[in-house]
Amino acid sequence: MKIRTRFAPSPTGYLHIGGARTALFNYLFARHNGGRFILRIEDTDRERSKEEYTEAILEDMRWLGLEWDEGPFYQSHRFALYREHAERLLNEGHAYRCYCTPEELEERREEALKRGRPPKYDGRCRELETPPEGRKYALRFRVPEGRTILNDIVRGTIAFEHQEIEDFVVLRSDRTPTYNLCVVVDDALMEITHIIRGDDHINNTPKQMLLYRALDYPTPEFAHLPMLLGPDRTRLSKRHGATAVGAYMEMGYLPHALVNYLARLGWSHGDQEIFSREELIEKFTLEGVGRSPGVFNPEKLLWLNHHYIKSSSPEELMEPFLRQLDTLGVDATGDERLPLIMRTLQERAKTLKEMAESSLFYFTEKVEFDEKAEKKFLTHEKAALLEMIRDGLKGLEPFTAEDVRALFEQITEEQNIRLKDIAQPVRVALTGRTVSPGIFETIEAMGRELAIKRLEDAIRRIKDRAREGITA
RNA sequence: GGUCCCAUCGUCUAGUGGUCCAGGACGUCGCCCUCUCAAGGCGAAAACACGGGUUCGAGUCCCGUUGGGACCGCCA
Repeated sequence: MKIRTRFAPSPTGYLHIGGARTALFNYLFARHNGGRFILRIEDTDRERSKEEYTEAILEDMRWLGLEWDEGPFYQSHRFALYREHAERLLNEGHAYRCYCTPEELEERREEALKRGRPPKYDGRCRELETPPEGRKYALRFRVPEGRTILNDIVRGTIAFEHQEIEDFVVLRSDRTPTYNLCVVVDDALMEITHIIRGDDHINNTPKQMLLYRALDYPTPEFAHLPMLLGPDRTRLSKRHGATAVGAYMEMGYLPHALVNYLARLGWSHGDQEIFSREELIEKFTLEGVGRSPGVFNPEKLLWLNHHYIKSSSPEELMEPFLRQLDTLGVDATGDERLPLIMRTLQERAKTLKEMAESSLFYFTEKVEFDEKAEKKFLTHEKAALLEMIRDGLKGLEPFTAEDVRALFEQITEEQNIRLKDIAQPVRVALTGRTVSPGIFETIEAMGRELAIKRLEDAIRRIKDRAREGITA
């Protein structure tokens, strides 16, 4: 049988890290087995569902490269289907009409909680002989006696006593279906073979299994993934900081870094840390999924991001890098120096945002001098050295980092000075700061024209200051 | 409170009864390299929650304790 998995987010918020991991595991499992990955939007909560969230979720899925084979299907378009199934349950005796109002139920629930009793529906409408006139009713599933055994692929065997399960609502009094019904009907009709989801759904599973049975559909396999936790070991949520996938895109993360990180959170393949997409597909199995919840660790994600930035080609990073520059107000499109510039920054930037920020000196008209740096390194006695470099660069041909190095070495030798005596002043002259990529590669990437202009500017500043010093 | 789940370094994890005085990775610290910052190299500190069993032998199996988490809706 062909394997079919699905990811079924509800559009009541943006795609978050936990959801993305669930989607990824479904995707990988389907791809690994040559199956199909289906996307379904669970938007039956009309109050909270928003179209903008749906759009954002789809965009984030695409960004992560989690291509789905079918869908997106929208539950809000399938209400008739769910009602039909609810009717069937009613007609076949698996469901009954419940005339209790939400207010009454809420009251009883609070009462039960206050007394320390389980806040379970008491089943009072189960065998109603004389239903009240003119009152709205909901449809509740009649949970039979016995127990349900779940053979979870990652958890193993879990038994649920039916006594613990209340007669849950399948169709609300406004005729809208509830989650448990929708999920089962859709998963059954879409012929989902493996339900891979967060283990916050474990307690729903027996209800759903009961529904499959009552509806006479084959029960799929279940695999419940351990939760993702925040640093305080509670379920990962917004209050733990950035958890939306889109936020990571904006912060300059590479989609594959996130994919690689998420894959290793709750799944492992021996000691391997770095996986290409192809490797993930090839190696992913549910047997490799762990059982214990995992703490989301931004530091390790950052490391992976850095790893992929370092090992990518400038061409691969070009588009997202330009986007980051754009948000900083720089349009560098078409700048031929870009590949060289990027190469100087790749091993120094953990995110593309950081990379864009530290690349600004390449693109601005004038350098912004760090006051301390200028005072310390652009001193009067360095002016002559800067002039030598400037002159040397003028005729340097070809103009590669290696040629620049040769020029510097020649000068340090002639002047009997160390490289550091000249590299720092030049660095400050060119970038305004004491920290930058290697000075030779920086000069090459910057280009002859800009480099010379900046050296001259620095020399002028030194001389201007000296003159002021004399007159003052 | 009830039900269910989980338990190896700070974090992610390897480990499927002996090869584990527990391995890798992130992070941390130290050293080296060095034109700054990185990167890189080398090294260090750092864990089997506890208690009982089972077994010749337990991180690995069983039970309990403790601790953590999730769920208990006419939300999904």
